[in-house]
Amino acid sequence: MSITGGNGSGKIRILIADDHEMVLDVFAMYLSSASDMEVTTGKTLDEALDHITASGPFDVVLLDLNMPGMNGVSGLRRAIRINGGKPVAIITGNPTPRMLDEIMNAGSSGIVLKTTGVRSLANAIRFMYAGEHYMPLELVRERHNAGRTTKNGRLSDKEMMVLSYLAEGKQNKEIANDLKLAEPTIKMHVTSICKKLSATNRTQAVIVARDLGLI
Amino acid sequence: MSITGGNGSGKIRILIADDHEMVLDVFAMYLSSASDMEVTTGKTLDEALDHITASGPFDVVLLDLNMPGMNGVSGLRRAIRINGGKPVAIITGNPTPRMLDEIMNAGSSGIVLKTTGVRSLANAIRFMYAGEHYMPLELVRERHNAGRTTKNGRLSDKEMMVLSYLAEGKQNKEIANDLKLAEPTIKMHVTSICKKLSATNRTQAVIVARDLGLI
DNA sequence: AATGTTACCATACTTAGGTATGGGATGGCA
DNA sequence: TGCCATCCCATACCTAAGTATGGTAACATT
Repeated sequence: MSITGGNGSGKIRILIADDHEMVLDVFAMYLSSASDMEVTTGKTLDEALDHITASGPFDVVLLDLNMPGMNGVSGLRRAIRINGGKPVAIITGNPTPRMLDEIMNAGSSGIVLKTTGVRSLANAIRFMYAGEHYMPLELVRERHNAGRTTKNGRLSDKEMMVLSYLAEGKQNKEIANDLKLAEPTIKMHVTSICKKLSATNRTQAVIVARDLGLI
Repeated sequence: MSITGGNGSGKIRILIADDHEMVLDVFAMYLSSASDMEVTTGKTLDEALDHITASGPFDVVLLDLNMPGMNGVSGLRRAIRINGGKPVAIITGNPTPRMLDEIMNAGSSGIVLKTTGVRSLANAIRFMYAGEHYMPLELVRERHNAGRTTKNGRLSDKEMMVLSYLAEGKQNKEIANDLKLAEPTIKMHVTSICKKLSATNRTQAVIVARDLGLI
């Protein structure tokens, strides 16, 4: 992708979709005042996709992760497919470590935090427009450390991995398939997770983990 | 409280705290352009409280529900106590029915949704400044239905009861003892709950229920 | 009085979850 | 080098969870 590439008008065409109308208002107000950007907005994934099919791929697409129609990363994949190779990024508040992985693995061009001010947002957009992958520093740092320490010891990488599956209600067999491990191994991890979280079963483990902010 | 009451400058003094800096930017940009408002912002509850103690109660205080330091409504109560009778409201994305009750019972002056545009926000603020309680229509409607309705039917009283036990990670036998019912009956309820919540097992049911705000 | 809904209990069965134990491989570190 | 933690796999066993089916009773609606 060319850094200077663009459309006829010379402006970067940006598409933003979020069900928080307030956030859309930020973009409409701030980014449009940046003379080199032209912003289109939507409130659902379908609205966003309609915009793309109607007027062609945008130079940068920003999608809220929790917006109607997204269904996690599956909506992201749809958008990436439709936007013809141009960057699609996610905008969200507090992504879980696992969501981060999924988002980046799905081929997203980056992640923008709502805890970030609008000023750095414009920079992030230009960065992704140039073909780079953008991720806030605090996420990179947090990503590996995370909370994960409990009074009964800290959770290992694999345990965190398994925990994130538990948090989706997956069963051992599914987890084993996904992680290419044997089911007994998963059971072992689950048992270990429960011990460390002082939970008596997987359901309690998920509850505790959510309350602790581990996931 | 006087409708026209204010401070010396004649402007409505507004304090807004949210860890999403983007949201703060909206206020800073939009509301300050409304000539009768003067906006102060913060990123945590403590910052907000510091502002209040430093410069006295604000005419309207808006607090994000999920911001660091809030701990649900307990942070709200603290703010209300400190702000000396002047209105304190909550700003949030998707509040659960239970949260709504707690918020209003805690003495909040209202709830502002992030799904609302900034324009109606200014009106909401003036409304609360006049001593009224503000709540978006869509919330009032939802509230009466008491959540509990899903696309596959609504949960019965017993099912809600059982669900609340599931949400604590209790097992069928415990629930049966507590509710003085037979274990098979509990199993049946669990199965029914899972169907209505489109979950495949109890753990998923809990997750879905939490996300839907049923518990 | 018939119908529908909800709640309740039971038996039987299959699958999933959790525990206990043991062993092998890796890699960091004292 | 030996020690320790982590990760991985396996077998066996028992309990919990979930499904299927069928039946009784209370109660409100029609």
